[in-house]
Amino acid sequence: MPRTIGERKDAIPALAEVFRTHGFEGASLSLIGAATGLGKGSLYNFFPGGKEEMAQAVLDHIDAWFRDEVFTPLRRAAEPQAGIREMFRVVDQYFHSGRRVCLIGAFALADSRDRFAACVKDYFAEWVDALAVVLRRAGMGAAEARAQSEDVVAVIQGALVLARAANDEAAFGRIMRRQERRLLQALPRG
Amino acid sequence: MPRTIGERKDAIPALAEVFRTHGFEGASLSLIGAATGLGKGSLYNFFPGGKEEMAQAVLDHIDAWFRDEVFTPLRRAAEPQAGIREMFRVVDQYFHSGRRVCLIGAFALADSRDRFAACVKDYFAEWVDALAVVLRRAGMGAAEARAQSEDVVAVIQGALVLARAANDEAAFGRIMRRQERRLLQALPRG
DNA sequence: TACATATTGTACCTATCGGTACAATATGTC
DNA sequence: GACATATTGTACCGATAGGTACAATATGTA
Repeated sequence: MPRTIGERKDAIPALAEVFRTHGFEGASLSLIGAATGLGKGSLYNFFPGGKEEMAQAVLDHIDAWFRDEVFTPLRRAAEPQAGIREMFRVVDQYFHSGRRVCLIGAFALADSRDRFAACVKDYFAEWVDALAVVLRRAGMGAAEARAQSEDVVAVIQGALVLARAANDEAAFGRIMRRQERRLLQALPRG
Repeated sequence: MPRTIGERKDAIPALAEVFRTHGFEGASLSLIGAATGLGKGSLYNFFPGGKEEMAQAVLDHIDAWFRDEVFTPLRRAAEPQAGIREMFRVVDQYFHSGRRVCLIGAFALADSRDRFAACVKDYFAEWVDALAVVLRRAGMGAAEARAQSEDVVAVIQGALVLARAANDEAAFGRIMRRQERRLLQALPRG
């Protein structure tokens, strides 16, 4: 019998960091090897599909994380206000307050989007949808909820761009806090 | 005497398109050659610094274009409201209503940011600054003007991410229109 | 211990990368 | 036409890309 420990998943955080830092094209196998501490033998043992499978595994991992930690809690929040606040808190933490970039956002802008189109699309669609659900539950109309959700998800991605462009992590926090306040004030019974 | 016609600048639109589509790393010299119709001889004649100089030329060109067509008109707008409206119109046009990506935003997220840090940083700083100027001239307080400007520039970048992620150009227009309305309504004497 | 399977390092493959050298040619100016 | 300069295509360079082959080794089970 083979070992039951899947070492494969242990490599994913390091892989994520490499792709985040260098993009899909820029993440060479030597960089990947250095970051993970794994040689080609191991890498192609865990990911027979090569670089593409590695990136896909990272995207799946991110998707799952956001589903569990952001989208689902948002949809199920007992109290909409608290749910929204929690979303901003968790997201700020995930992105290291703007020091970390959104890999899926970066992929969306690069030509890697075509390669991973489904993942990239679903990620944002799910986010907008989950946020809209909680807004509706707070009494907001369907159209307004979708609009607000779209705006918020967009501005979070934009804040990451700006923070990284200016090399000013504080910008991310500022924008996030303003959006949180704005969104809470837009609630019907806020 | 040499020719006075600078063919160099004629190559810039095609170069911009290649970098926009494939990123800095992904834009290989063969892709660049195909897109511009120029061989290596010509490319290295016009851009002795190679790929890096090509990308820098593109960034400079974009910087200059936005300065002339967006930032300066914004600062000098006779009527703040009209100036803001014009900004949204020109920006929507520039980004082909969301079908085109912001090269500087894409560079900001990739590791090409480090290479072109100054350009990337100045572009967004200038944009935020120019917008803040017109908001102040409309009677808005300094802090509020900066905050609003930062939010708007961020949301535009985010809208590009979302539009491209969802492969839904319409999303860009929706977000832009909402932001325009929101910003105009935030004006003191709006 | 014996065996099957998983894991790993190393050597190697072809293709392409960014870039250089340079001769051939075009484009002026006088 | 003569001459200087600009422009271009082609051949070539070493380095590295992603990927494969496979023998050596570790690991787990019976």
